[in-house]
Amino acid sequence: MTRVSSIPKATCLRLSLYLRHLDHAADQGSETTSSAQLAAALGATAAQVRKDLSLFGQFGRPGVGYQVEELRQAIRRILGVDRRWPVAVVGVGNLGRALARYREFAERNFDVVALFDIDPAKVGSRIGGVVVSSMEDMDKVVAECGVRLALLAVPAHAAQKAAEALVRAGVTGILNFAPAVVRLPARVVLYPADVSVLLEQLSCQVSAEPARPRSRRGKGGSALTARGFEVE
Amino acid sequence: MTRVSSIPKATCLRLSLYLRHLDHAADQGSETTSSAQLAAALGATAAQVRKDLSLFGQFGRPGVGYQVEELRQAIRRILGVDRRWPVAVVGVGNLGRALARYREFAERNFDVVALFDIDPAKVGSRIGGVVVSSMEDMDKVVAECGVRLALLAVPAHAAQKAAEALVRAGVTGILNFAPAVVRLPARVVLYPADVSVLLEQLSCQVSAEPARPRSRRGKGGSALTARGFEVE
DNA sequence: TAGATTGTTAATCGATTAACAATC
DNA sequence: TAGATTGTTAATCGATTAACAATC
Repeated sequence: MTRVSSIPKATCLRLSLYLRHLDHAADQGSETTSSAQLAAALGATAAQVRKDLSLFGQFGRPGVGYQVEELRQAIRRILGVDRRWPVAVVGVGNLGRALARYREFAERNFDVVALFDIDPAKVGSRIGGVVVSSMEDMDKVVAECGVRLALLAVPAHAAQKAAEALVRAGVTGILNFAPAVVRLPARVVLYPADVSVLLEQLSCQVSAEPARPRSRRGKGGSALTARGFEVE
Repeated sequence: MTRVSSIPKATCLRLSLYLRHLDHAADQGSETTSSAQLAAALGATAAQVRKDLSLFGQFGRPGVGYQVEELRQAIRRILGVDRRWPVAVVGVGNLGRALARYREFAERNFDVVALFDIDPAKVGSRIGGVVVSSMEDMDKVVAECGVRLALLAVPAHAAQKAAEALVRAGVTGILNFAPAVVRLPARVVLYPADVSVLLEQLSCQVSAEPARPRSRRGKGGSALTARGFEVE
């Protein structure tokens, strides 16, 4: 059976955060950094940083560390953000419109180039300079724009169908902002991005850990979230 | 060092998704369900569903399955969403405003009751019926409203300071929508929610720059997302 | 050289899956 | 009872951490 060689999800997330930190370091004028510094920024361990990077090659020099700019470019390449990604937004309600207009995407090489909505009253209008297309035109527009990634911002009841339409049109990666569980073929990468799901992660953790005696302090979740300054 | 047994992050996420599915099942009029059905909906295994639930008690009956409504209430209680959570939004730019107005939150028991911005021109204005407060009033407003969760939607350069202000004011859970790495004390739960970080997860998996061939190879990603690329 | 820090291997830890007795 | 499905234990799998030789 064919196996899948994919980057561990946790590593993928950390790479993004390393990149954010390297951007910051570059802004500050730092030329080199080390696994220890990167780890400290995220609350991870130095070993984990080196392990993560070692999956993709050798980027540092023993005794010296990493060149900030060099590592930045390497991680951008690994994440695939050394090139531009045309992105579609499906559903231009309140959230969809905000996503369509959100400036930061372009700075990170994601361009919202296509919008879709089922409401004929919205089709043809412009949001942030992009025309809203009908769902019927999805195949055509997605192909023309070379879209492979999409943001799904439709109501829960429309999520499954809209997601399937995206997949048929050739999209292979979807962020699902709808409060619904969507099932797609395994080849499609689908992440839940519904803010209420994320809020539930907070309430779950926050109510699960009501002020405990200090001797039993939180293990702090993964290094990605918020490991403390406090150590013992 | 002592550790706390907190709910595994992955379990927490699945619980949210089980809940979405149970909501759907309840809408459809289903009265019972099984670990196999829940698993199928998410692309997980039945064993995993039962294992997740077994962390919190016994909710099903052998040979019968789970009562949809009963399990729904149980999961709502575990996630802490059987009660209302007052939520603050910091930064009412494009994204912050959309978050402040997003309707779905209230349906899920999260009420946006406080807004903050550093811009004096925005302070005092209303968004979705909530007045924008100044950062100086944060301590007071957060205390008055009993806010423990916050959405951080400020620019990257302001994220660390704003997050620290939230923590000082008593907030213990934060979704970070800013494209910056934020470090906070371990007791605070902090999740990255920056959409560009999420998009990078997609581009990373979709372009799946596979590691140099090694003796070991990756597995297929968690059932929650989707399996990666098939190679070989 | 001496000190620093890498890349990698081995040990640990945690999470997922398979199997099955219990039981409705 | 016979069939179905749970909750749980043991086995597997993967990810994190510690340790260290290599090397700048």
